[in-house]
Amino acid sequence: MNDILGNWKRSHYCGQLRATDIGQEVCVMGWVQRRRDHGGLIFIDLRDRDGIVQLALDPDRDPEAHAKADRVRNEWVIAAVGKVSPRPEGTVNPKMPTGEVEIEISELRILNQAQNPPFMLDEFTDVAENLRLKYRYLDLRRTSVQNCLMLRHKVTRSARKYLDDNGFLDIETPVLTKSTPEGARDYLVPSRVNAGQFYALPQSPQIFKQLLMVSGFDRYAQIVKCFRDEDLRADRQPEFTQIDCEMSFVDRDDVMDIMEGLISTIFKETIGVELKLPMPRISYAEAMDRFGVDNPDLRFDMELVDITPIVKGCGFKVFASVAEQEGGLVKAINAKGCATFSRKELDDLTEFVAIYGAKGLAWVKIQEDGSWQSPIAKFFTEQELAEIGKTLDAEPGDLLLFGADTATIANEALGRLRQHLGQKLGMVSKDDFRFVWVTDFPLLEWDSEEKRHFAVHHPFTAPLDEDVSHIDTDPGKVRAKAYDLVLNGSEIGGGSIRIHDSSVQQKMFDLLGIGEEEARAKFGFLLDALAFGAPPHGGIAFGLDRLVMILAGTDSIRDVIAFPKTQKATCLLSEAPSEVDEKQLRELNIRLSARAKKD
RNA sequence: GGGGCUGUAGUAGAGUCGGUUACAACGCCGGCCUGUCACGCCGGAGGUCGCGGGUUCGAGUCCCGUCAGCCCCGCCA
Repeated sequence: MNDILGNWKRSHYCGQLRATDIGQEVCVMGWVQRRRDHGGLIFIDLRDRDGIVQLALDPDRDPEAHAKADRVRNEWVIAAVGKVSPRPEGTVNPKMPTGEVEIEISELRILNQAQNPPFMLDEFTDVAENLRLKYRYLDLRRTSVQNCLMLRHKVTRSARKYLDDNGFLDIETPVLTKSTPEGARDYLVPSRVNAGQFYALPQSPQIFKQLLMVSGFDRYAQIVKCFRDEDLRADRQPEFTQIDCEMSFVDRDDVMDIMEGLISTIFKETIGVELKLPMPRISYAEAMDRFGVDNPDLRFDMELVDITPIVKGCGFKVFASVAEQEGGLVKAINAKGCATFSRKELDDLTEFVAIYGAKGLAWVKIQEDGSWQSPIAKFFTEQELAEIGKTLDAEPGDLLLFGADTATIANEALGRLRQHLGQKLGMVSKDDFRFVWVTDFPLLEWDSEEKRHFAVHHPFTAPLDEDVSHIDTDPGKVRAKAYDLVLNGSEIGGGSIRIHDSSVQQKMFDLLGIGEEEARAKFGFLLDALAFGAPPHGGIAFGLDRLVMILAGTDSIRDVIAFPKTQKATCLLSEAPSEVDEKQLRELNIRLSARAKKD
């Protein structure tokens, strides 16, 4: 039988109690973390969200409470009243914040019993993630997991305050909305009232926040769920949260300035880190040139070096032919002090770059006497060797790694290799926060399979003023008023100045191969709105989950989401998704294909 | 759609070259213990070796398939 809570009121959270509370009568409630039975004396570590405090139950003080403590097991829910007391000489536990005190219990109530949990709820056992997710409500009792979600709360609180202080209005946008082409795959919701028609869950509130600017709200911000039906990754969930912002009468620098303020406020208020502003800004072209990727990790150097001009016409066919090819690129990085890498390690690196399409990875070990140990050294003249070495700042003990391919593959392979080596060589610290704005992205990219342009950012992104003139003659060269904020190699936010002229927007749809009729059908309401006096405007959206991941120092987005989904987009706790009743389907006018039924 | 890693008591692991009854730890249950704090000591229970098939005299171990979880490529305006 359980006791009732009765008129007991909690006076303190467990983790609050300190030596300064000694002498107070307190009432605490929580879960039994651990029970230590000494035959006479019983100790209970009581846990709530704030921490752990030790309860001491002496049979001489209250036999009834002691008898109850004898029955208690791990994870039972209890309430206790008693006096905060100093621990006897020599029994203070310096590992616990509450370790100077204990509560001498005078009365104990067992509020609920608990089955033995399927895994230990301490910080010492590494439990398989599928089990943790199935019993997520138990997993979430663990201090380390609770801390992540409390940090997330602090981040959103801090963001809301900053945005409010800076005039942003929090306005909700629809969750049941319209499917739009381009972008990610939509999650669809059937409409019962309109047979055969579907809503889509928003990939982002993009169009609605632009409409709010047309309405004159001037500044909008929302912490909002977004949905994308794409495959999952360590940092990607099908439903995720954005800090979504939009501002009127601004250009790029205005948005970046005020958003740097947001990020630095969050860092200061959540983990006490003071960021240096303004954050560095580099162009997309520079990012690709120096780092091979548009999300460079600036915590270490090892930049990519272009040696295409040097190897043009050299004796090594692989390099020479790429160098002479239109769009070919030969680049290299210098892994300082890595000449000690084994054959196996070099093979692993070769395998690594193959993932990104590289056909091989040439390497050179610089020996102590300055000579080159390399399968390819013999193809180069002394002068070429010297020039390559000088360009790469090669010194004895260094390992030079080369990629030769199309610009896309060479950059990506070496860029990823650079980030891989930075990790492998321990050149990155989780306490080091290096931000960079990447700007001047291309507006469009050419899809050779579908033979049309796609918007690199999204179809509402404005071109750079100075590039507008060649939008018709050379659309691939047009740069966008877009910007990504990159932190430690992770894209944590991105945005742009939008097109606010309906004729420019119409032209953009033309470029994307979206005909006038289709544009009207899909985006007519936006085009109409832009024609009714839309102000210049732009904005940004931050990935809240990714931001919290970095602040928490974790590598999995699931650690910062209370109820995350598995890589197959299922919820092991609720067992969603699941089949539904035939009746529900009938109401929605949906019939399953034979294949879906069989599965 | 593709590549890779993992799967053995409740948990996390060991299990050699294919060979007798699958190990020890933590947890759990019982007993003892009045200053522990991941308490200690004694005893006990607990196994579909993910699942299915194959090779073999014999499979946790080798092979094939499959399922689940994870990491990655594609995908993610």
